Amino acid sequence: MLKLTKKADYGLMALKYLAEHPETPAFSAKDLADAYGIPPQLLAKILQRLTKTGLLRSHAGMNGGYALARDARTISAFEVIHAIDGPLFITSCFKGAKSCELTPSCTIKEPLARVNETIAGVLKSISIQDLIEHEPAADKQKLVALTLGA
Amino acid sequence: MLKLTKKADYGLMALKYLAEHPETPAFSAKDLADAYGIPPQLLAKILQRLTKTGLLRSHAGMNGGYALARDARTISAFEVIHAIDGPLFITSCFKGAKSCELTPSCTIKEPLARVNETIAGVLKSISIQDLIEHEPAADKQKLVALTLGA
DNA sequence: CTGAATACGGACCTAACTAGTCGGATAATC
DNA sequence: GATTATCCGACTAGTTAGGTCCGTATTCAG
Repeated sequence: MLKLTKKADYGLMALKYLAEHPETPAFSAKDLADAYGIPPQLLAKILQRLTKTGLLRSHAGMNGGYALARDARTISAFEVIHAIDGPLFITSCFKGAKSCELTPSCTIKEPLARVNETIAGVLKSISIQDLIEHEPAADKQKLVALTLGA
Repeated sequence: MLKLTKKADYGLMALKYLAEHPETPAFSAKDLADAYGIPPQLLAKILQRLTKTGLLRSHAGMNGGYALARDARTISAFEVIHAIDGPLFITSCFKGAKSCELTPSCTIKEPLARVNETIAGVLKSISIQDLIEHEPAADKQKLVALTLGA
Protein backbone atom coordinates (compact mmCIF):
# COMPACT_ATOMS: atom_id res chain seq x y z
CA MET A 1 0.00 0.00 0.00
CA LEU A 2 3.04 2.21 -0.03
CA LYS A 3 2.35 3.95 3.21
CA LEU A 4 4.38 5.30 6.05
CA THR A 5 4.17 3.73 9.45
CA LYS A 6 2.43 5.56 12.24
CA LYS A 7 5.78 5.88 13.92
CA ALA A 8 7.07 7.94 11.02
CA ASP A 9 3.94 10.04 11.16
CA TYR A 10 4.42 10.60 14.86
CA GLY A 11 8.03 11.50 14.34
CA LEU A 12 7.19 14.06 11.69
CA MET A 13 4.48 15.54 13.86
CA ALA A 14 6.81 15.84 16.82
CA LEU A 15 9.54 17.46 14.77
CA LYS A 16 7.07 19.85 13.26
CA TYR A 17 5.84 20.77 16.70
CA LEU A 18 9.37 21.45 17.88
CA ALA A 19 10.00 23.58 14.83
CA GLU A 20 6.87 25.57 15.55
CA HIS A 21 8.04 26.44 19.03
CA PRO A 22 11.63 27.57 18.64
CA GLU A 23 11.44 29.76 21.73
CA THR A 24 10.98 26.80 24.06
CA PRO A 25 14.31 25.16 24.84
CA ALA A 26 12.98 21.62 25.12
CA PHE A 27 9.86 19.51 25.25
CA SER A 28 9.59 16.26 27.12
CA ALA A 29 8.28 13.19 25.35
CA LYS A 30 5.19 13.42 27.50
CA ASP A 31 4.55 17.02 26.47
CA LEU A 32 4.70 16.13 22.81
CA ALA A 33 2.61 13.02 23.26
CA ASP A 34 -0.08 14.95 25.10
CA ALA A 35 -0.15 17.59 22.38
CA TYR A 36 -1.23 15.02 19.83
CA GLY A 37 -2.79 12.26 21.89
CA ILE A 38 -0.01 9.86 21.02
CA PRO A 39 0.91 7.02 23.41
CA PRO A 40 3.74 8.59 25.42
CA GLN A 41 5.98 5.56 25.66
CA LEU A 42 5.70 4.92 21.98
CA LEU A 43 6.60 8.47 21.09
CA ALA A 44 9.45 8.29 23.57
CA LYS A 45 11.05 5.46 21.67
CA ILE A 46 10.64 7.31 18.41
CA LEU A 47 12.28 10.41 19.84
CA GLN A 48 15.12 8.32 21.20
CA ARG A 49 15.69 6.92 17.76
CA LEU A 50 15.69 10.36 16.21
CA THR A 51 18.20 11.39 18.84
CA LYS A 52 20.47 8.49 18.01
CA THR A 53 20.46 9.44 14.34
CA GLY A 54 21.36 12.99 15.21
CA LEU A 55 18.17 14.80 14.29
CA LEU A 56 17.34 15.67 17.89
CA ARG A 57 19.29 16.64 20.94
CA SER A 58 18.14 15.24 24.25
CA HIS A 59 18.64 16.27 27.81
CA ALA A 60 17.67 14.24 30.85
CA GLY A 61 16.58 15.54 34.21
CA MET A 62 14.14 18.24 35.15
CA ASN A 63 13.29 20.76 32.47
CA GLY A 64 14.95 18.38 30.11
CA GLY A 65 13.50 16.97 26.95
CA TYR A 66 14.11 17.11 23.23
CA ALA A 67 15.07 19.87 20.86
CA LEU A 68 15.95 20.03 17.20
CA ALA A 69 19.60 19.37 16.60
CA ARG A 70 19.61 21.42 13.41
CA ASP A 71 17.58 24.14 11.77
CA ALA A 72 14.16 22.93 10.65
CA ARG A 73 15.01 23.96 7.10
CA THR A 74 17.89 21.52 6.97
CA ILE A 75 15.98 18.48 8.19
CA SER A 76 14.25 16.64 5.39
CA ALA A 77 11.23 14.42 5.65
CA PHE A 78 13.38 11.74 4.08
CA GLU A 79 15.83 11.79 6.96
CA VAL A 80 13.04 11.41 9.48
CA ILE A 81 11.39 8.56 7.65
CA HIS A 82 14.70 6.85 7.05
CA ALA A 83 15.64 7.14 10.70
CA ILE A 84 12.39 5.58 11.86
CA ASP A 85 11.27 3.21 9.15
CA GLY A 86 14.65 2.33 7.77
CA PRO A 87 15.77 2.35 4.17
CA LEU A 88 13.26 3.22 1.51
CA PHE A 89 12.68 0.52 -1.03
CA ILE A 90 9.77 0.63 -3.36
CA THR A 91 10.43 -2.83 -4.67
CA SER A 92 10.10 -5.91 -2.53
CA CYS A 93 13.25 -7.01 -4.30
CA PHE A 94 16.70 -5.85 -3.30
CA LYS A 95 16.51 -5.58 0.42
CA GLY A 96 19.94 -4.26 1.04
CA ALA A 97 22.94 -5.95 -0.47
CA LYS A 98 21.43 -9.25 -1.53
CA SER A 99 19.30 -8.80 -4.57
CA CYS A 100 16.04 -10.63 -4.86
CA GLU A 101 15.98 -14.36 -5.41
CA LEU A 102 14.28 -13.93 -8.77
CA THR A 103 17.33 -12.29 -10.27
CA PRO A 104 17.97 -12.24 -13.13
CA SER A 105 14.39 -13.05 -13.98
CA CYS A 106 13.13 -9.99 -12.12
CA THR A 107 13.26 -7.46 -14.92
CA ILE A 108 11.31 -4.64 -13.39
CA LYS A 109 13.79 -4.06 -10.60
CA GLU A 110 15.90 -1.64 -12.54
CA PRO A 111 13.14 0.64 -13.80
CA LEU A 112 11.51 0.70 -10.40
CA ALA A 113 14.79 1.58 -8.75
CA ARG A 114 14.61 4.89 -10.60
CA VAL A 115 11.09 5.45 -9.39
CA ASN A 116 12.42 4.79 -5.96
CA GLU A 117 15.08 7.44 -6.34
CA THR A 118 12.52 9.90 -7.59
CA ILE A 119 10.30 9.38 -4.59
CA ALA A 120 13.29 9.65 -2.30
CA GLY A 121 14.15 12.89 -4.06
CA VAL A 122 10.69 14.24 -3.43
CA LEU A 123 10.93 13.44 0.26
CA LYS A 124 14.44 14.87 0.45
CA SER A 125 13.21 18.13 -1.04
CA ILE A 126 10.73 18.61 1.78
CA SER A 127 11.99 20.04 5.03
CA ILE A 128 10.31 20.13 8.39
CA GLN A 129 9.94 23.85 7.86
CA ASP A 130 8.02 23.16 4.66
CA LEU A 131 5.48 21.23 6.70
CA ILE A 132 4.76 24.39 8.64
CA GLU A 133 4.61 26.81 5.74
CA HIS A 134 1.76 25.48 3.74
CA GLU A 135 0.47 28.74 2.39
CA PRO A 136 -0.64 28.93 -1.20
CA ALA A 137 2.59 29.64 -2.99
CA ALA A 138 2.81 28.84 -6.65
CA ASP A 139 6.38 30.10 -6.67
CA LYS A 140 7.30 27.49 -4.11
CA GLN A 141 6.60 24.79 -6.64
CA LYS A 142 9.46 22.39 -7.00
CA LEU A 143 10.34 20.35 -10.01
CA VAL A 144 11.52 16.82 -9.67
CA ALA A 145 13.23 15.14 -12.55
CA LEU A 146 12.18 11.62 -13.28
CA THR A 147 14.66 9.86 -15.47
CA LEU A 148 13.69 6.59 -17.00
CA GLY A 149 16.82 6.24 -19.07
CA ALA A 150 19.52 3.88 -17.87
CA MET B 1 9.12 1.11 4.74
CA LEU B 2 7.13 2.52 1.89
CA LYS B 3 7.43 -0.42 -0.38
CA LEU B 4 5.24 -2.21 -2.84
CA THR B 5 3.93 -5.64 -2.04
CA LYS B 6 5.34 -8.63 -3.84
CA LYS B 7 1.96 -9.07 -5.44
CA ALA B 8 2.28 -5.71 -7.13
CA ASP B 9 5.77 -6.64 -8.25
CA TYR B 10 4.51 -9.90 -9.67
CA GLY B 11 1.69 -8.12 -11.44
CA LEU B 12 4.03 -5.63 -13.03
CA MET B 13 6.37 -8.40 -14.12
CA ALA B 14 3.54 -10.36 -15.68
CA LEU B 15 2.19 -7.37 -17.55
CA LYS B 16 5.63 -6.50 -18.76
CA TYR B 17 6.09 -10.04 -20.01
CA LEU B 18 2.81 -9.89 -21.89
CA ALA B 19 3.80 -6.57 -23.41
CA GLU B 20 7.08 -8.07 -24.55
CA HIS B 21 5.34 -10.86 -26.43
CA PRO B 22 2.57 -9.19 -28.42
CA GLU B 23 2.60 -11.92 -31.05
CA THR B 24 1.39 -14.59 -28.64
CA PRO B 25 -2.38 -14.43 -28.21
CA ALA B 26 -2.42 -15.51 -24.58
CA PHE B 27 -0.32 -16.87 -21.76
CA SER B 28 -1.66 -19.09 -18.99
CA ALA B 29 -1.02 -18.19 -15.38
CA LYS B 30 1.27 -21.17 -15.18
CA ASP B 31 3.31 -20.03 -18.17
CA LEU B 32 3.89 -16.65 -16.62
CA ALA B 33 4.62 -18.09 -13.21
CA ASP B 34 7.18 -20.48 -14.67
CA ALA B 35 8.85 -17.66 -16.56
CA TYR B 36 9.69 -15.90 -13.31
CA GLY B 37 9.62 -18.66 -10.71
CA ILE B 38 6.57 -17.18 -9.04
CA PRO B 39 4.15 -19.42 -7.12
CA PRO B 40 1.56 -20.23 -9.80
CA GLN B 41 -1.54 -20.07 -7.64
CA LEU B 42 -0.51 -16.76 -6.19
CA LEU B 43 0.10 -15.25 -9.60
CA ALA B 44 -3.20 -16.69 -10.76
CA LYS B 45 -5.07 -14.71 -8.17
CA ILE B 46 -3.19 -11.57 -9.09
CA LEU B 47 -4.03 -12.01 -12.75
CA GLN B 48 -7.66 -12.60 -11.87
CA ARG B 49 -7.71 -9.33 -10.01
CA LEU B 50 -6.13 -7.51 -12.92
CA THR B 51 -8.78 -9.05 -15.14
CA LYS B 52 -11.56 -7.85 -12.89
CA THR B 53 -10.23 -4.32 -13.01
CA GLY B 54 -10.09 -4.43 -16.78
CA LEU B 55 -6.35 -4.41 -17.37
CA LEU B 56 -6.32 -7.96 -18.70
CA ARG B 57 -8.60 -10.08 -20.81
CA SER B 58 -8.96 -13.73 -19.89
CA HIS B 59 -10.07 -16.82 -21.72
CA ALA B 60 -10.71 -20.19 -20.13
CA GLY B 61 -10.23 -23.59 -21.73
CA MET B 62 -7.38 -25.01 -23.72
CA ASN B 63 -5.03 -22.51 -25.27
CA GLY B 64 -6.68 -19.96 -23.07
CA GLY B 65 -4.93 -17.59 -20.74
CA TYR B 66 -4.42 -13.89 -20.27
CA ALA B 67 -3.70 -11.03 -22.64
CA LEU B 68 -3.41 -7.28 -22.24
CA ALA B 69 -6.78 -5.59 -22.54
CA ARG B 70 -5.21 -2.37 -23.79
CA ASP B 71 -2.02 -1.19 -25.41
CA ALA B 72 0.98 -1.38 -23.08
CA ARG B 73 1.51 2.33 -23.55
CA THR B 74 -1.85 3.14 -22.04
CA ILE B 75 -1.48 1.05 -18.91
CA SER B 76 0.27 2.89 -16.11
CA ALA B 77 2.17 1.40 -13.23
CA PHE B 78 -0.23 3.27 -10.99
CA GLU B 79 -3.21 1.37 -12.35
CA VAL B 80 -1.54 -1.94 -11.74
CA ILE B 81 -0.50 -1.09 -8.21
CA HIS B 82 -3.88 0.35 -7.41
CA ALA B 83 -5.64 -2.71 -8.74
CA ILE B 84 -3.56 -5.06 -6.63
CA ASP B 85 -2.60 -3.16 -3.51
CA GLY B 86 -5.58 -0.85 -3.33
CA PRO B 87 -5.55 2.90 -2.86
CA LEU B 88 -2.22 4.58 -2.35
CA PHE B 89 -1.89 6.43 0.93
CA ILE B 90 1.42 7.60 2.18
CA THR B 91 0.04 8.64 5.53
CA SER B 92 -1.28 6.18 8.03
CA CYS B 93 -3.98 8.76 8.58
CA PHE B 94 -6.98 9.12 6.30
CA LYS B 95 -7.75 5.60 5.30
CA GLY B 96 -10.54 6.37 2.93
CA ALA B 97 -13.38 8.61 4.02
CA LYS B 98 -12.84 8.70 7.73
CA SER B 99 -9.90 10.86 8.62
CA CYS B 100 -7.54 9.79 11.31
CA GLU B 101 -8.57 9.88 14.94
CA LEU B 102 -5.98 12.48 15.71
CA THR B 103 -7.74 15.09 13.68
CA PRO B 104 -7.51 17.99 14.03
CA SER B 105 -4.31 17.52 15.95
CA CYS B 106 -2.69 15.72 13.03
CA THR B 107 -1.19 18.66 11.21
CA ILE B 108 1.06 16.90 8.79
CA LYS B 109 -1.74 15.18 6.96
CA GLU B 110 -2.29 17.99 4.53
CA PRO B 111 1.31 18.49 3.42
CA LEU B 112 1.84 14.77 3.08
CA ALA B 113 -1.28 14.45 0.98
CA ARG B 114 0.50 16.51 -1.67
CA VAL B 115 3.52 14.27 -1.48
CA ASN B 116 1.14 11.43 -1.98
CA GLU B 117 -0.27 13.03 -5.12
CA THR B 118 3.20 13.64 -6.42
CA ILE B 119 4.18 10.03 -6.02
CA ALA B 120 0.94 8.93 -7.62
CA GLY B 121 1.75 11.28 -10.49
CA VAL B 122 5.13 9.67 -10.92
CA LEU B 123 3.61 6.22 -11.07
CA LYS B 124 0.89 7.37 -13.42
CA SER B 125 3.49 8.74 -15.81
CA ILE B 126 5.10 5.33 -16.18
CA SER B 127 3.54 2.86 -18.56
CA ILE B 128 4.14 -0.82 -18.90
CA GLN B 129 5.85 -0.03 -22.15
CA ASP B 130 8.25 2.25 -20.29
CA LEU B 131 9.34 -0.72 -18.21
CA ILE B 132 10.51 -2.40 -21.39
CA GLU B 133 12.26 0.54 -22.97
CA HIS B 134 14.93 1.36 -20.50
CA GLU B 135 17.58 2.57 -22.89
CA PRO B 136 19.64 5.59 -22.01
CA ALA B 137 17.48 8.44 -23.17
CA ALA B 138 18.01 11.83 -21.66
CA ASP B 139 15.25 13.20 -23.82
CA LYS B 140 12.80 10.83 -22.22
CA GLN B 141 13.24 12.60 -18.94
CA LYS B 142 9.98 13.61 -17.41
CA LEU B 143 9.33 16.45 -15.05
CA VAL B 144 7.02 16.08 -12.15
CA ALA B 145 5.71 19.14 -10.41
CA LEU B 146 5.65 19.04 -6.66
CA THR B 147 3.46 21.72 -5.22
CA LEU B 148 3.62 22.39 -1.54
CA GLY B 149 1.27 25.36 -1.62
CA ALA B 150 -2.31 24.84 -0.49
C1' DC C 1 -19.40 -36.93 -24.70
C1' DT C 2 -15.60 -37.19 -22.20
C1' DG C 3 -11.50 -35.43 -20.52
C1' DA C 4 -7.79 -32.16 -20.31
C1' DA C 5 -6.58 -27.51 -19.74
C1' DT C 6 -7.63 -23.44 -18.13
C1' DA C 7 -9.83 -19.46 -15.42
C1' DC C 8 -12.39 -18.35 -11.09
C1' DG C 9 -12.83 -17.82 -6.14
C1' DG C 10 -13.29 -18.82 -1.29
C1' DA C 11 -11.12 -20.75 2.94
C1' DC C 12 -7.17 -21.41 5.24
C1' DC C 13 -2.43 -21.26 7.17
C1' DT C 14 1.97 -19.22 8.67
C1' DA C 15 5.51 -15.83 9.26
C1' DA C 16 6.49 -11.19 9.65
C1' DC C 17 5.52 -6.74 10.96
C1' DT C 18 3.11 -2.91 13.38
C1' DA C 19 1.47 -0.68 17.33
C1' DG C 20 1.64 -0.43 21.82
C1' DT C 21 2.92 -1.82 26.81
C1' DC C 22 5.79 -2.92 30.77
C1' DG C 23 9.59 -2.60 33.74
C1' DG C 24 13.72 -1.24 35.01
C1' DA C 25 18.28 1.47 34.54
C1' DT C 26 20.62 5.83 33.99
C1' DA C 27 21.12 10.73 34.19
C1' DA C 28 20.33 15.55 35.56
C1' DT C 29 18.21 18.91 38.37
C1' DC C 30 16.37 20.87 42.60
C1' DG D 1 17.84 12.02 47.83
C1' DA D 2 13.54 12.83 45.60
C1' DT D 3 11.86 14.12 41.24
C1' DT D 4 11.82 14.53 36.47
C1' DA D 5 13.54 12.93 32.58
C1' DT D 6 15.86 10.06 28.95
C1' DC D 7 17.26 5.38 27.70
C1' DC D 8 16.60 0.54 26.34
C1' DG D 9 15.33 -4.19 25.95
C1' DA D 10 11.59 -7.57 26.34
C1' DC D 11 6.97 -8.69 25.71
C1' DT D 12 2.06 -9.01 23.80
C1' DA D 13 -1.82 -8.48 20.67
C1' DG D 14 -3.58 -7.42 16.25
C1' DT D 15 -2.94 -6.96 11.35
C1' DT D 16 -1.03 -7.87 7.03
C1' DA D 17 1.58 -10.30 3.51
C1' DG D 18 2.66 -14.31 1.22
C1' DG D 19 1.37 -18.50 -0.04
C1' DT D 20 -1.44 -23.00 -0.24
C1' DC D 21 -5.48 -25.94 -0.86
C1' DC D 22 -9.59 -27.31 -2.84
C1' DG D 23 -13.66 -27.08 -5.39
C1' DT D 24 -16.31 -25.04 -9.42
C1' DA D 25 -17.01 -23.24 -14.01
C1' DT D 26 -15.64 -22.75 -18.78
C1' DT D 27 -13.63 -23.97 -23.14
C1' DC D 28 -11.59 -26.86 -26.49
C1' DA D 29 -9.80 -31.34 -28.62
C1' DG D 30 -10.44 -36.01 -29.72
